[in-house]
Amino acid sequence: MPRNTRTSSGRPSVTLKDVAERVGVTSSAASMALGGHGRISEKTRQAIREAAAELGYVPSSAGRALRNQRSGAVALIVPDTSQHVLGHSYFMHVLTGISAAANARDVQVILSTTTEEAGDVAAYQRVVRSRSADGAIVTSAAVTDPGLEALVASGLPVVLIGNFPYLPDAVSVGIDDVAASRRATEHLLDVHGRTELVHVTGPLDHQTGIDRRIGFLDAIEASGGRAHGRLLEGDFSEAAGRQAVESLLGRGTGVDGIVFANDDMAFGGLQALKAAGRSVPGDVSIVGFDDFGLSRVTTPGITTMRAPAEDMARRATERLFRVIDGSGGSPDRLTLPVDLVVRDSCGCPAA
Amino acid sequence: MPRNTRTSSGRPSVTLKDVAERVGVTSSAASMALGGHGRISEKTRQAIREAAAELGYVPSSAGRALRNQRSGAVALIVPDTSQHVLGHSYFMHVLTGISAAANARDVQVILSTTTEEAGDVAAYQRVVRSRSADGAIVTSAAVTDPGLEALVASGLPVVLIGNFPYLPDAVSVGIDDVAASRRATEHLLDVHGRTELVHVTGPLDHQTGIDRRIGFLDAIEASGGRAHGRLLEGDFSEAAGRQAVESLLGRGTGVDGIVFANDDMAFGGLQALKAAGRSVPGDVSIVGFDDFGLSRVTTPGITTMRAPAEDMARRATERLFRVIDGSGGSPDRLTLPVDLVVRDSCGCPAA
DNA sequence: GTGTTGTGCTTTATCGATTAAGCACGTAGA
DNA sequence: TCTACGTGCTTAATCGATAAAGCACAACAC
Repeated sequence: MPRNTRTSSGRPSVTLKDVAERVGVTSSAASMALGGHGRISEKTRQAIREAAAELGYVPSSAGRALRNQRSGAVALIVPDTSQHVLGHSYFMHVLTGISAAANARDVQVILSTTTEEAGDVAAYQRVVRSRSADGAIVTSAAVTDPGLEALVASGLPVVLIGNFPYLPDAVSVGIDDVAASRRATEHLLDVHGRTELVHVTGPLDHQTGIDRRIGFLDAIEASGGRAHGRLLEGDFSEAAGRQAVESLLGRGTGVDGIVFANDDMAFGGLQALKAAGRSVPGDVSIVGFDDFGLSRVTTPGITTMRAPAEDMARRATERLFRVIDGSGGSPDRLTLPVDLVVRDSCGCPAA
Repeated sequence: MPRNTRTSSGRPSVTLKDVAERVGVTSSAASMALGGHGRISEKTRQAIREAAAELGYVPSSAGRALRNQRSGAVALIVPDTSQHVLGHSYFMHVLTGISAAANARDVQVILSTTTEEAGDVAAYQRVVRSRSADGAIVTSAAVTDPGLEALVASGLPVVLIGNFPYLPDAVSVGIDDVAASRRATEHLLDVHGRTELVHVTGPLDHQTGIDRRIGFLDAIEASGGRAHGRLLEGDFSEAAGRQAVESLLGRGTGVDGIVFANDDMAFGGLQALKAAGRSVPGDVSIVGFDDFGLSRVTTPGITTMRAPAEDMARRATERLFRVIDGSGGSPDRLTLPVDLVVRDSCGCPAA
């Protein structure tokens, strides 16, 4: 009868000692047998393996973490600001990617949302100092986030999703927002002959907001005066897209193309345009950015740039493992390609 | 100079011993001071608190978990079947709710997706036996899932989201799918006078699929022969909704109302109806179920029953804490109200 | 027959936090 | 003056897994 220890909730729990006692050896022998280290006879090794299987032994994560000084977990840190809440479908893609990579290595995924109540810096630091994760993936952080720099400086292995030019030493995975945004804009210019363009930006304290704005302006400039571009500041929210369009229509100025910095705003804008009786893409061509799900299901479907969120997350996680293992060698910055997904909102014939 | 230990990745780590040495006491005294237990003079207690703050001490989760026999984490277990993948927006709502409740108690959230490779039962058991979580939330499990029963029987505190009549002893949080589905059906019958109805079911190995089907049939029966109902089996996927409608139109039978068991299928069906030139809601009224985001953004908007996923998850987590703490008292089954969200697809005038 | 090498385990120490038990030293009561 | 008790810490043990070091015993060489 193995001496089962019990947890606080009264649950019996099989430890290595139970396995060892059943075979008649010490827990050290059992550890070596299961781990494949040390000198254990094949016969004993076999017996221990069988006993472990019979008892359903799984190593205690706490015991192992304490001894090995690594937890076998990675954290996804989500700064829960008003703009980027966990509830966005973007995070599902990210989580799917992280889970896939983590499962392949039998690593746990910890979801760490930073609450507003506790200070930002403290929130990051808790994960670091409690050593509950061996590394962290951070996404959608503001460029002004002070906690992020501290996190990277803390020495905890961190991989960022997105672009962080202010943190040149950080390992990151992202896309070329400037080029992608430029391409979206050029689609309206070159394919559809639109010339009176407006860009509704993202929040300009986020690098994606900054870069997509630059890409838009680059395209306008490259047109050599053929096209005109104006800017309206948004914040990635559907409401911001709607308001931007409403203010635009209110002014009565001529607009034949709108480049939204993301799909949520594009959808908001689309609703406002329809409400005002403007035809999309008849009167106005619009493009969005992200393709996290929304742009496919609207009417008309929104032409957009597909940001490969799941793939970014998967690769970020794989890189994180390499950083944790100390087997670097890969470049600090990985940029994934972005595809133009043509739908109806730009004026292209339905696929 | 505190003797900082180092983790495997070379990161300095502040332990209780470092705090204690700075003050000139043992780590036991420091533990008692910070924990408020034992007999420590107010002066020493103050000094220890200051030292801890200065050094940025945060308890090692592994050390604490090992000693206390509880990890300070809860797991969300997601059976990653072909039908319910992590990528669905439903999980964002669930994660948001769990995070909110867990953050309020300073508890970590572990995301545990069961990979297909490892056996189902083993996947559940890993979380249980490694004791990496003090409890688990399980959602969208099939009624036939053998691992679920084993999980509940294992003694690990578990709260289920959804209905599980086969597990009467399990603590669960859910909605009344039968009543809600009946109400959705009756909306088409009573408000819009539809009489030739079809129900596209969910997967019938999931209780939601079973119950929503029953609710539909109840409504038909209660109509006293005034309405006729037919069934088509689906699987909650957009493609299933499309196929169901296509087969329906192919047969050429008269249909003036379709009750889809969820919004994804409703959207698929909506596309098929539009492609066939049928007007929604002119020719056919449709209703969906869930309101996780999709039904709001389609054209027309899909009238649906709002399943309060985030609230369910939050309450499930709070109940899980009570189960973990052993402070029961609440009923084993919590049923939350479901609201009818009227949009355009049923024929109601636009809000 | 004595030293050498190898095998197969056990003993012991460690990771960090926590708590029961123990031990000085002081104060108060008889 | 001697005992009783309270205060404020320290010592030691524990949680579970792991690995270095140690210790019998066997097989082999010279």
